[in-house]
Amino acid sequence: MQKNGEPKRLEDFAGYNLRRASNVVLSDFADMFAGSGVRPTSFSVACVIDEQPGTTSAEICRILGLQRANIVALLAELDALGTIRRVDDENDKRSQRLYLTDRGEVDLAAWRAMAASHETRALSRLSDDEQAQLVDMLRRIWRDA
Amino acid sequence: MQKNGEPKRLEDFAGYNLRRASNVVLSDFADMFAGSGVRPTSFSVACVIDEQPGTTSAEICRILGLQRANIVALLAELDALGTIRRVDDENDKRSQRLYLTDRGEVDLAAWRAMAASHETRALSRLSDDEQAQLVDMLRRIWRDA
DNA sequence: TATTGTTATACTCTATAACTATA
DNA sequence: TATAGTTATAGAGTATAACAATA
Repeated sequence: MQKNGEPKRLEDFAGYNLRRASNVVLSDFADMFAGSGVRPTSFSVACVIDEQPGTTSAEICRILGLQRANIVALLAELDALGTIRRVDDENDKRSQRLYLTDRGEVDLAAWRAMAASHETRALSRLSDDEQAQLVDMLRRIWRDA
Repeated sequence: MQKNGEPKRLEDFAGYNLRRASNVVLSDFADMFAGSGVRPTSFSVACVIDEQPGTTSAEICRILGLQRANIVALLAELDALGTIRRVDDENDKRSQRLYLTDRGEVDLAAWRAMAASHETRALSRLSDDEQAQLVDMLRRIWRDA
């Protein structure tokens, strides 16, 4: 534990532990999804399209904190997997409305199950209550940061 | 909150929130240390050398989870900043013992204060108790993962 | 002027392979 | 054989600048 007045040790810095935990969990995600062509961020993008059918890439970027330039490859990957389809917007010809395909809905359900299994493994040292507390605290850190 | 039996929403995944929180905190660290030539990982390396004077680069890699190849540039940077010095090991001519210079001790004290200030800002939405809980949970996630 | 989707590009972080000197 | 330090290299993730089409 950290004592008053003393300089903080490295292992007591939240940022250090955040980075190491994030790297471990990302690595476990990569193991679980190896060979599937799905990355953490493309999984996130598919989730947003599922939760907000007809959304646009610009809107997804705002929700997920991505740069518009970086979502292009992610959408191309999901497109190549047959997960999503793009429909030109009639009212705003700059935009494409994004939807899951029938196959995409099946795939995403499987991916969600894989992600849930991965999290069970990665967070096995935390109780359910602790996991909920953790998510709540992390959310407060990055939201409106 | 997550209800039983329902598929988890993206925002309820710990991994997603971990990654976003880590990115926000890393970004705030980068802002705080902009122009200093200090990166999160080189700060970590300097901390380990301070806490374990005479340690080697291989040992630091084991402690911090770095690849041996990746610490070379970090040590070169700390060397160029005048923060550390390397002493050839008499008993094992493969190894270099690492120490902070006098200037390095002064610099690191300042960096620790900057990092503490950065964390206060990044974690301002969490109470002191919550911050301690967060660090404890993150540590359990990445240790022995 | 501002926004959408896009290309090109660059920088950081992390990973692997291979080399040498030494143990 | 194994380890320490190192080089080269490659892959992700993320960032900025700029463009054409459209609003």
